[in-house]
Parts: sequence; C-alpha cells; structure tokens
Amino acid sequence: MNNHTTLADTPSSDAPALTPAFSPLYQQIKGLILQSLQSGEWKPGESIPSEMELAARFRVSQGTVRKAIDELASDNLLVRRQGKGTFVATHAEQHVQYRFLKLVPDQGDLNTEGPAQREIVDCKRLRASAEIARALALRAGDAVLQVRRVLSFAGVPTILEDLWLPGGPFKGLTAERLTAYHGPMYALFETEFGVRMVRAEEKIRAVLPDESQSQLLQVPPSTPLLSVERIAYTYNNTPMELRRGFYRTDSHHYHNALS
Amino acid sequence: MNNHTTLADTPSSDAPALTPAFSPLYQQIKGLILQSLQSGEWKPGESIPSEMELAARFRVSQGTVRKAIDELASDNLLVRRQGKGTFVATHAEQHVQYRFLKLVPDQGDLNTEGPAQREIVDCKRLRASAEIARALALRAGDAVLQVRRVLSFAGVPTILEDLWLPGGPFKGLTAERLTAYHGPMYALFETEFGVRMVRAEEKIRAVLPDESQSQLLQVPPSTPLLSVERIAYTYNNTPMELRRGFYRTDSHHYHNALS
DNA sequence: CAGTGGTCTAGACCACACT
DNA sequence: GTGTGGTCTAGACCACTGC
Repeated sequence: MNNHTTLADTPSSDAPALTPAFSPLYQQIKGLILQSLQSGEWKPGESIPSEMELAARFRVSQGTVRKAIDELASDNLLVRRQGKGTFVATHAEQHVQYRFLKLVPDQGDLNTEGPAQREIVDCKRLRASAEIARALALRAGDAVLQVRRVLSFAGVPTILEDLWLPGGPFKGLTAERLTAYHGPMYALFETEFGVRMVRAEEKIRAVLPDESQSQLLQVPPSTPLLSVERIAYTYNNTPMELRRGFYRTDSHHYHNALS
Repeated sequence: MNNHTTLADTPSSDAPALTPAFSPLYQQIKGLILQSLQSGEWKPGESIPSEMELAARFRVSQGTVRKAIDELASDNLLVRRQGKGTFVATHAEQHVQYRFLKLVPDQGDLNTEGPAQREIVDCKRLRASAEIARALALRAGDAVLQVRRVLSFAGVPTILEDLWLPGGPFKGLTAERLTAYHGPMYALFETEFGVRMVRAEEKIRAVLPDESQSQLLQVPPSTPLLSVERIAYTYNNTPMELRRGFYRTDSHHYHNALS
C-alpha cells in the first residue's frame, strides 16, 4: 500500500538521472482522475464519485484522494460543493459566466449591463498559415475554421474577435450553430464538440485598428484598442483555439488581480 | 482542544444571523500567523518557527498549522522550502524579481535583456486630489508623494510610471534614495519603510500619450500605449500605492495566464 | 435520517538540507 | 545525524444537503 514508486521510477540505470522522478501518491491519483476526466467518464456538470469511493477504487486513503481533488479544484477542473459532492467544472451554467473574459465596465459589472449581444460576422474554413499552424500545433495547410464576431454591451459594439479553431475537432461548426446557441462559446464547444477549455494565456498590446476593425467597432481609426491574443488549451496542454480580440476601452477596462 | 468556536460565534441573539460565522481552527491559526507577520515579529526573508513549534505554541496539531501555512503560502505571504523551513516572502532577493510586472519581451524573457535601467524623472510632495485620496483611502488634501520614473530595457525607454504614495508611511522618501537603491522598488519599501506590498489590482486600457509621455518614451504621439493603473495593498487590504504605468508594446507585451 | 465534503488529530515514515 | 517540510494513513467528529 505504500508503493510510492510505481512506474517511471528507475532507481539506477545509465540514464542521465537528472530528474529523480519521485512522484507522490496523490499526484499519481491526480493523474488517474485527470485521465477519467479526459476520457469523458465523467462529463462537465456531472458529479464524480465520492472521496470514499475513489479511495476504495484506487486503494488509497481518503486523505490522499482529498489532496488530489484539492489540486484539481484549485486548477478549476473540479468544483467541490459541501454536502453534495464534487463536480466536473463547466463553462455552462456556471454562476460566473465568461470565465476567461476580463473586460469589465468602468462602473458596475457585467450583470449591470445585461447580457452581451453577439453577432457572427464571418465563419469560414481555410488552410492554416504558418503562424496559425504554429499557435495551434498543426501543420501549415491543415484545415482550420476562422470566425469573426462582434460583442456589444448595451448596444455599443465593444469587442471584435477573430478566432481560429482546428478543423478536425470542430468539424460541423457553422455560423448558424454559433448564432443559434445562447450562452458562452466555450459552453457550446463543450456540449457540441466535447472540447473543454481548461486554461489560456493572453498577450496584451495597445494597437490602432485597421479599416474593417474601426468600422465594425464604430470608432475612428485613431482610437487605440486593446489587442488581446489568446491561446486556449484543453487537457494535456493541447492548444485548441487562437483568438485575437480587439477591445474598446473607452468605458470598459481589462481587470487583473495580482498576488 | 476542540474549541472551534472562539470569539465571534454568537449562537443566538437578536443579530440578523446572516453569517453563521463558523470559522475552522486553521483559519483562526492563519489569522494569528498573519498578526505576527503584520506586527513584524518575523521580518521579510527570515524564517518563521517550525510547524512543530507553532503547533505547540497554538496548542493545535501540526496538521492544523500546516493547513494554515498552506493557505498563506498560496497567498504568496510565506514561502516553504523543504528541509530548510518556512520563510516570510519578500520582494527582494526573490528568484523572480518584479513580481508584479507582467510586461515581457516578445522574444526571450527579462533575464535575456539584462537589468532595466531606471531614471527618476520627478519626485515631489503635494496634497492629494480627491481622486488620489479616494484611491489611497486618504482625505483630499492629505500629504502624498508623487514620483515619475522611466524604465528602459536594452537602452529603449519602455515604461513610464507615475506613482502616488501616502505621505505618512513614506516620510523621508526622496529622489536620491530612489536613485541610490538598486533592486525592485517594493524591496526598498520593505527594508526602508516597513511597507510590504501583498497584492495589487490593475485596470488596463489602450490610450494615446500626451506630449510629455511621448517625449519621455521617445515615440510619436500617435503611438498607442498600454495604460496600466495599479493599486497595491499591504495587509488588511490597506491601499499603499497608486501607480499609473504607460507601456510601449512594440516589442513587449503584457502577459497574463488564465485558469 | 444517510451521504457528502470539511476539519482535526496522532503517529509513522520519506525527501531534503545542513553540518 | 538532526531538523525541516512533505506524504500517507486511520479514525473521529462537524457542517451542509436532501430525502
């Protein structure tokens, strides 16, 4: 039962022996739970087995399962609810919608403004440029989906987004389905394509809009915009979306907490 | 020993009874440790007593102290080092310098570029405007220190910052001391004024520079800049600094990880 | 009431750093 | 070796949810 050293622990060989490769039990359990999440054994929004059940299944103590779940919860992959169970995190029906959108109104919050109006400007298939391919870990020339949309708050067009998705996982995505779906786009990706965005990285710059951008956002071409380039990842650090957002910041700002 | 309900637990009264005010033991321990940090019993960079010692001092088990320290570590107030001890976090001699600066070069990292060159452009005392006072939780007219400085990377002026500090805690801060000190500004605040910045919030916008800004950053007035307004807090959520940064993003970007 | 996650304890042992 | 944090266990009890 104290078998801390499962696989991957080669005590001595002619390997460089740089990484001792010691991995605590709870990390291994974490990996096993992750596999189950990835394989779809438990779907977004559903509850996973209780700590006791998992402890029995993996032949470890409840405390070890607990620590594994703790980490997955702090990674926002699971959500604990006392008295009810532990649930697979989802972008849908999450009390905090728009988990990855950090643009907020200067006064009030997103709820004050009511829901955003969304308009799909464009949605087409094309072949990945070298740049897009690199970002999505594809080969240049692979099929990708390109979407352009505008988000408006209180009737004011505020966000213009271009996004690129790998053609394979998102086969069948059309402008119609995007338009028909009400709710966060990442929720649609979950339910319709089984793609769960788990984390993302953003690179932010200040830019001036080109002609089409200034038209769609209804601002003069001299209006500086926030350029937000995001790469969103599923499990295994697999990039699944490249998104270039252009935010008007005349009555909104990008909010970030540092600690 | 099982006295979970210390103070603040009024089981029944004519109070609204909205918050049951149940606070687990480890939270109370966390509060006690926080008090010791705040009072300066353990100074930045020093080690705090071992878990066993703290457990004895507070009359709880090691596991309870452990959980309290865990939270303080994940809040970046403490740093654990296996085999050595637990240390009070500091902005100085931290392997990651510039903990709150999220501007990074498009290629490489801050180490590639070497250290930033710093120039204090201005440093003067004045009376707080209503706006500054509100941000720093002061009264309008209270004494504040205003500093303007420029950071250059590889000889290129990249960051222009205006910052405002409450006059009381920072009595004695001068341009000379700022210039003489080598290391992060927040490290100087720690060692010279006993002010430890613990967290911060930033509001980011895209703006065009005014004349003085474009001159100091050596860019044409039509160059969009990232405007980063930061309020930094010490313990108890006390704001201790308002900082308005203007970042050139032609060869750098603001990096943010979402999860 | 039973079932879930949440807290607390006590003890054993492991990995790491210093001496 | 000694002392530190890190892991793992087993068991008891508390708080919350829903039947």
